[in-house]
Amino acid sequence: MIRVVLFEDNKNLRESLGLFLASTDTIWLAGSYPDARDVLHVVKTMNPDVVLMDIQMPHKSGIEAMQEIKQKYPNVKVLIQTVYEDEDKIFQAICSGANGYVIKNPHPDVYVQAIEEVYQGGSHLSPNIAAKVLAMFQNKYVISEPSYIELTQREKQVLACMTKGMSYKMIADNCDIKVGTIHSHIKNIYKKLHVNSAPEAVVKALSMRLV
Amino acid sequence: MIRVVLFEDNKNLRESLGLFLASTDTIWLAGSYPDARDVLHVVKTMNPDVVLMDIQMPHKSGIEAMQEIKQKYPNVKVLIQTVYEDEDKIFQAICSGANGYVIKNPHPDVYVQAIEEVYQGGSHLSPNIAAKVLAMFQNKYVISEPSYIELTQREKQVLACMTKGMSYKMIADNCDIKVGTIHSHIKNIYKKLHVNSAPEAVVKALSMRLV
DNA sequence: TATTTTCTACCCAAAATTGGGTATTTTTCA
DNA sequence: TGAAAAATACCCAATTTTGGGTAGAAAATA
Repeated sequence: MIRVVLFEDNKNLRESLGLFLASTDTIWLAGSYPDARDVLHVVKTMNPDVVLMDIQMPHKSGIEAMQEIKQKYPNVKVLIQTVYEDEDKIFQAICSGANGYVIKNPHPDVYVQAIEEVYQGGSHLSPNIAAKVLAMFQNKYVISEPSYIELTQREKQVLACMTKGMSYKMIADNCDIKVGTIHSHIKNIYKKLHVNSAPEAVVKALSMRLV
Repeated sequence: MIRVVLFEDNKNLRESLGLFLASTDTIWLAGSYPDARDVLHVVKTMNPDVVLMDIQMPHKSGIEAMQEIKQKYPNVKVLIQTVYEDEDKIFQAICSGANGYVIKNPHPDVYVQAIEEVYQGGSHLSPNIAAKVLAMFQNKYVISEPSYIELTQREKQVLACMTKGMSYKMIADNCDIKVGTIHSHIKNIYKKLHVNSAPEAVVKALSMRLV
């Protein structure tokens, strides 16, 4: 059975969700708590496989609590359950290592499903959250400029070196061609990217995923 | 009912999945095809709400087909279904605007669930895919070096300007201090980051998420 | 084959960056 | 209050980058 502990400040929800989880075949509810002040102690003594964590709680936020868990017990899975759907919270949660993000909803089955998926090494995202995560990805990596930029093989190679912070000399050495030639290539790259310095080119190359 | 078209080169899978989808209450299977050569024509005539798209197909890959759909009919949802779980394919698919990514599996129910979720504006990711997507996020934003680097407020501000590709002058202007001062700050930043050029600093700052 | 593109390499001069200093004022903190 | 840290500003000289050229091989393409 999957050992689960639950952090949720709302008494009704905590008790009803706790009862439901405890009634399933696959889940052993090892404990439920109204706040995460003693989160590390709880994890240590209860030894859960999966922690179901609310974000909004008194004394300590679920995200902080999760960070502490992940730092000390990286193998413990943490499933965020919350009403928040704003990108900021999602982003924070994901970056802090959340294994899943479930919007609070009236069908407790999805919690069970999510817990099982997370326990098996997968992740569970509610559809709306998944949509936002994908959108974040697309925004991050979408080519914002209208025309895509055609770089030759050599130019890509040189640009790749630049994104590693190399100087003209180092690039020349790396590509085994003269520094002057690197100079020529870089001039062409700058024209194609519409920039006039290495930092600019690097930033643009990374943001446009040209390398 | 949700209008769905299916692209899948495997005859058995196409027919069995088609039959199953057609038998559900919520889905109207408007067509199923073994390849995506005429994808735009199909979408135009069949007017689907959701396209279920295999990646690996003869003549034209599902990702290419999806790109064409998204370009011309951005409101049509595309659900990728495939056996591929490698980051590269996932990344490509997501960046090309996929609304969901389902690993081929023997339970056709999940296709129905995924189609419904996507139709309602959400996204559906299979647990393993969700885990990889989250991991990509975390890698991007995780601090890779052990020692954290302590930058002062001003240094962070200057470094942030550098990651936008600004020159000394532009930064000075932006922060409303003299160029010489920027010089001083940058010298300190370089020492703290153990680098000796702007491109290096930019790369490091971005990869360590110092800004 | 002819043509275009890519890759190579060099010239020059202006501009910018870098590294070494010193030093004063402001803020922060014990 | 006093010491430390941060922010400010300038000096000088060496190095690097940048922008303007030209131009000959090599490779790809029509």
